[in-house]
Amino acid sequence: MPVTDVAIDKIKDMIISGELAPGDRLPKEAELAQRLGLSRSSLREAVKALCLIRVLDVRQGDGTYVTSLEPNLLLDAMTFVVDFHRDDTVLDFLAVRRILEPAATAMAALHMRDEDVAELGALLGELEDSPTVEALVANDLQFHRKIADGSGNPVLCSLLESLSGPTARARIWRGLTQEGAVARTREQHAAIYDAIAAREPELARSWATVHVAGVEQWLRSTLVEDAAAGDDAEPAAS
Amino acid sequence: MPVTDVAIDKIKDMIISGELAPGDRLPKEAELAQRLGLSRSSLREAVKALCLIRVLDVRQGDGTYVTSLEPNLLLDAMTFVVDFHRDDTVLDFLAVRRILEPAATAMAALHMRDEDVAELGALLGELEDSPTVEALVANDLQFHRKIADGSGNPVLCSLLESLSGPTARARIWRGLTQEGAVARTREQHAAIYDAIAAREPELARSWATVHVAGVEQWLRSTLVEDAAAGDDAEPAAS
DNA sequence: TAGGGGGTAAACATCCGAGGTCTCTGCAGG
DNA sequence: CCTGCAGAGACCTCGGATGTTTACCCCCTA
Repeated sequence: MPVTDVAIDKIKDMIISGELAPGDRLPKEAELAQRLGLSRSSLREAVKALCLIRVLDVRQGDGTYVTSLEPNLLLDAMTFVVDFHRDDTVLDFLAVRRILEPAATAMAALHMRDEDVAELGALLGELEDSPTVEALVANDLQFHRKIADGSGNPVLCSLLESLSGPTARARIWRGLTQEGAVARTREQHAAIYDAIAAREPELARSWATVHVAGVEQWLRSTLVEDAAAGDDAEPAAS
Repeated sequence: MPVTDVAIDKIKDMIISGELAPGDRLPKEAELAQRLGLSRSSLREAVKALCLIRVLDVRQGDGTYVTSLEPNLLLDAMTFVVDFHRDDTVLDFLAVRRILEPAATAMAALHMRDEDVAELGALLGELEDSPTVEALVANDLQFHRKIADGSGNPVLCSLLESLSGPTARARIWRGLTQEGAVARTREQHAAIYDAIAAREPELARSWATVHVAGVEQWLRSTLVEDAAAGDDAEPAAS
């Protein structure tokens, strides 16, 4: 195994064993390199890799630190990974989201704080009548993020965020700028909000299922019909 | 932004844009470095980082290649991330698994091929009467992996595998080597298998829920009771 | 005494070039 | 046709030199 990979494992072990706690600062490059028995160049490769997945955080002129290692931070790195997937696997991701989103919505109906529910309701009215794609994506993203956050499970929240990140969502929205889709999405968002506000987990779950399944169905038909047809579909999105 | 990070984005874009397809070979280090306008050292850091998340695959003496980019490969990298989490967040991961596993089991009851169902059944009998922890983990892992695989959704399959990777599972199993836990797990595994073999998705879903909830409940009580008590718990595991 | 500015030192960022090791490939021999 | 042996190409590792950024302390000023 290359020395760099060994270094990655060593640093990983130092963190898992507790020798390095979240927020701790690593020894300086030269020192750590000598301690791990490799050159600074190789060590830097290891650090850079751990940096990409948000385990380490290097600050020039200061030092290298262990991040908080919170689930949201580490799972955020997954967004980077999801970006690589093309349309052919989007359906698989969406299918997983169809499993998680209803569960999260039901949990939110039970656990969400009243003030957060109020903020969720406020989001519904913030969208203009003829919003841009960017505004749509932003509002849609925030709506679902708030619900996921309301589930009280940070892992679930981060996972949902990664699965339907901005990239994937934008791709979908670009496909349905028709007025019908926007209107239907608004209705469904409102219904989900009502169910959460009424503290009805099962109703909330069902609306969420309907909501995601709508996108899934539309996306499926679009992909099947390929490039040509399918321009008259008007499903709700995301 | 550091030149290395720029390089990471550039390579990422080259892949997403289709300039580099899965399986393609990258230009050699020196050439690519010149093309991206940086030194070989910095480029190597970028490549190493993309390597850690399984986007690139470097083979010494040969060259650097784009991986297949299949979901299972990319999500596998998440296992690395999950390893960093300690007991305090294990429950959150398990809660997500309790959402996904029943869904996957139900899907498996519908879609799994007969021959795979047969192999699943064979797994039940492969465990000795007093298995080692290693054997338990291996068998348990394989059982659930086969079910997840039977769901027909590679994303769901990889996600489940990452969420309850070998590390986490071993940690749990080490806590309950009692005969009672082993026996109960066997019964539940058998019940899940029967439901799948009978092509009863809802029954399979319920058994899976019971199964995972059992671990969750045991783990929760163990964590609450902290170090001392809790040695007489005998739940089914994983 | 409190606040601001400058300077120093520490740490990371980047680059370069040399030598080592591994793998693939083509060719010769059995 | 199979096997073994170089040779070339590509990545691996190292060490040092130089640039940039940041944190921190000291001094000056109000």
